[in-house]
Amino acid sequence: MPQVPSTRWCPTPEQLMILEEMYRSGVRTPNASQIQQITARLSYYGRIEGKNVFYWFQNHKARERQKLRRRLCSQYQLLYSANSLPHHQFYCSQEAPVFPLPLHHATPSPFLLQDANSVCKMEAGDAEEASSTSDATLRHESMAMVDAAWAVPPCCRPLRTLDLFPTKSTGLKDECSTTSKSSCSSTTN
Amino acid sequence: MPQVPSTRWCPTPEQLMILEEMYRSGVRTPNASQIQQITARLSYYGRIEGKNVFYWFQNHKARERQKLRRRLCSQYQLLYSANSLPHHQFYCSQEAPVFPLPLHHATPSPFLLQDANSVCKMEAGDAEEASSTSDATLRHESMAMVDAAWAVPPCCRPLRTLDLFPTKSTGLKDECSTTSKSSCSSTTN
DNA sequence: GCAAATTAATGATTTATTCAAG
DNA sequence: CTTGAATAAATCATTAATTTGC
Repeated sequence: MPQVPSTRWCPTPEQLMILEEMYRSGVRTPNASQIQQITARLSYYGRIEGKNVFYWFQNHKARERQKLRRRLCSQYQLLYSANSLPHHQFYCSQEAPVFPLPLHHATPSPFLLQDANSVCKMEAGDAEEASSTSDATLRHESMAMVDAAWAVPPCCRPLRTLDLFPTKSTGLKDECSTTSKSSCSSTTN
Repeated sequence: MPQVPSTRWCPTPEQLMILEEMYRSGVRTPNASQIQQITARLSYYGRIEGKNVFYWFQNHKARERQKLRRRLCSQYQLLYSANSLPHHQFYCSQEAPVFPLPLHHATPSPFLLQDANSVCKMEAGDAEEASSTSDATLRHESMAMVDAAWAVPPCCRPLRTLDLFPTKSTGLKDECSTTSKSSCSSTTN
């Protein structure tokens, strides 16, 4: 009957359980080898691919954050409607921001770590998102998995570095008043 | 000297030229096989990997759009400051939107198309972003390249479907008033 | 009880934003 | 300052829950 076996991955209860357990124990953005492992382990309980694991963590993280935001938002709204304070400040354009942190991308990227040093900052604890702010040192641990997939036979010539070209269309750089970013003033009320 | 041969890709002039030419002739989000081809071709002029091509198109597309937006934005601002009309409408929270179109993701995803039908909608013309709105039919042409990279030996057992678990923490569904999306009301002025 | 219709949940893609190398 | 690289946010689309009329 299932001639169309569904276009998308349907996690089994065990898979879900394990994933959630991992999330609870701190896994957020597993790198390639971690994903490989997880996938291997989960594949015992049903068909699954690395991308499913990757997407699951992405989505789960995002949606947990979203829940938090919503909660905060409603809290703030209550609070401010009670106090009748001007609540223009903490923008709730969609929801409230969960962590006003610098937001360094300190977690290993979702990509393939070919032969890096593999810092392996998994199982770093159970802290929620707003925990780090420190160790912005160990970055770069990862190379895009695009690598693996896009890899092309190295028929690469010795880097000719030819004559110069107008390779950069430096015609129109800044349109508005390019101070830093977001030049178009928005909060004008 | 170059013991650290630079952590990131440095496009040679020829590579850039070719990429820009491709962009001009309509390529926006090449799929895996296209990227493979492009990479192969460009690798003649220097070391390059698929992910570089992938990222280049992503960034170039985004930044062209950004330029456009900025241009529009400043235009509007001039226009409206001249007319002194209330310009709350066309939100310029960051910049101005370039195309208020339905924005279906009608382009092939950046991922690996393993053995799909390969519609190959490259070289679709020279239209800028705002061209489609139609052919929302040919989707799904692509499978995440994550696939290729994350692939794990299929040791997958026959889907046991075990006993039941509380796999879903259905404790808190809606936080605010979940009408559809974006529950936290924002435009309250 | 059961399927069609509706809604909610969530897997998969695309776009926006951010970081930092050069 | 430009731009390659990476991540987060927004969005799309499909599956599962749920409701509703019979």
